[in-house]
This record gives sequence, structure tokens and C-alpha cells, in this order.
Amino acid sequence: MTNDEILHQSQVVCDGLSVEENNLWREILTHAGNRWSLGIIHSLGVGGKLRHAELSRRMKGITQRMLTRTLRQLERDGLVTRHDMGKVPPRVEYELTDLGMGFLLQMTPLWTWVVENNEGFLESRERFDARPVTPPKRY
Amino acid sequence: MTNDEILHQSQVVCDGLSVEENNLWREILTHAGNRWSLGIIHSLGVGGKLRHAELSRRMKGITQRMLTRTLRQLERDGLVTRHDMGKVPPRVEYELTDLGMGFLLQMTPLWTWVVENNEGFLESRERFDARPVTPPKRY
DNA sequence: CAGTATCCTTGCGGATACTG
DNA sequence: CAGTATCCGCAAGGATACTG
Repeated sequence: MTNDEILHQSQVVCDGLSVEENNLWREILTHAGNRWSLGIIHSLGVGGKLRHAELSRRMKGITQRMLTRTLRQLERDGLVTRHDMGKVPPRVEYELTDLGMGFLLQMTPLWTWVVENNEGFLESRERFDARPVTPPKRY
Repeated sequence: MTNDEILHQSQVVCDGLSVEENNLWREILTHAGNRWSLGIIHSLGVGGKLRHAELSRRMKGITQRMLTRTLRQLERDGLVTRHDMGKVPPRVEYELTDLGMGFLLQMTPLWTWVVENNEGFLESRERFDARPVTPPKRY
């Protein structure tokens, strides 16, 4: 596909979006932009079925609260399933759904692209932050 | 590329990420998940060079404040350039950079995919919200 | 182990009014 | 026209303590 074709496709996609679809899309992307979501999806993608504690270990720095919150959100979005094996001792396993795996696969090219363009982003931000603040007063 | 290859690639990408790169990536994606960012990028992608007021008209419902804020953020990220044509009357034009166009092109497949899987997302959320609330008390 | 319950800080998004 | 200046409500993210 050429760039023009992709651009045209984006036009078609956007124009065809209902308000609800647009909201859903933005919500999904907002969740993806949340601090831990992508890390968890990735861990489950390459690690298969994982327990709460195991995920906690892989996602260094996450608190129990945020892990639970994020997992619930992913579950609600249909990207992750929660298997409660019954208690004594508590054992809960999380796994990517097909939708979740699809999401990871769709996300990876974008991920790669951002990392490839790392320098561009960083330079732009440095330039922006170094601008004189006086004429167009900062906001 | 097969799914396994993509998955392997995602592993490679993730493993190779420094903390800073990871933060940058998350930040870029967070911005993309913001309410107006993608709409603006798309408008500039298909509409070319646009003035503040023209963008305001295309992004129905946006306030002046949020338009300016979002544009500044996109400018800082290097996705958009701001051309001030000098005042009397004020005329400022915004345009996608190559980086911004690249971003739009990278984003479109994901966009398409989410829309295609619309039903899956909606169903999952309905199922989740309809669950009995008592046993694993809602959070 | 796998959560809940509180409390707190920050920043997004919006409403409204004003200006060179 | 293209912003700024304020003020506000709300949700994200985090710290800490507690529980079946």
C-alpha cells in the first residue's frame, strides 16, 4: 500500500465513524496509553497464562492497586480473561484473549515506529522547551 | 509476517527499550489517546495546511482553549508545525510534519482494526457491566 | 495470595470572560 | 483571529494500611 492509499483509507475510516465508534476508539486508545496497560498486555502475550503475583513481579514498580485496576479495565475491554481457580490458597490466572492478542499484534508496528523515531521526538521537545518564552507567552 | 514473527518482534522491541524510551513511548501514546489529538492530526493529514479557525470548525465541539493546548502539545512532540504569518489580521497556519504524517499512516491500520472489532469490544463491556456485583465486589 | 478501603496529588477537559 | 487568564469538576495514578 502506498502512503496515498493509506491516507485515503484513514479518510474513509474517519468519515465512516459514528460518534459512538469514535468514542470507543478513543477510549480504547486512552486505555492503551495508560501507564501499565501495554506492559501487561505484552507480558501476557509473551508469557502466556500468568498469576497476579507473577505479573506484579514482571511489572516492576506497579502497586497492587494499579495492577488490579488495570487488569479489570483490560478485562472489561475484552483483551484479558480472569480465571479464578478458587481460594485456599487464592490463585487467579490472567490470559490474553484473541482480541487481546490481536491488539498486541496491531500495536507492535506502531511501537516499533515510535522507537525508531525516538530521536525525532526527543529533539523536537528539546527545541520546543528551549524556545524563548517571551513573545508567544508559554501556555 | 506471521503472528509468531510479530510477537517475537514485540518481544525484541520491548526488551530493547530503555526506561526513557518506554516513558517517551507511553507519553506519545497518551497524547494520541487524548480527546482531540487524533482528530486534529487527521484533519491536517487530509486537509493540508489549516488555520486555527478552520481547524476549530472541523473539530466540532472543541473550545479555543483545548484546540490551542492540543496543538501546542502536538507541536512539542514534533507532529505539527505552527506558521505565524504575522498579525493584522492574525493568521496562523498549522501543518503536519513528516513525523506527523508518518504517525497518521502508522495509526491508520490500528484505527481500522479497532473499528472492525467494534462489536467485540462493545459486547465484552456489556457482559462485564452486567455481571453480578456481589461476590468479587466491584472496584 | 489477591485483593479492598482510604487518602492524596496531579493533570485533563471544559466553561467563561477578556485582549492585541 | 488567535489566543490568555481563571476557575471548576473529575478521574488517573500512587502511598499506605488492612483482610478472607
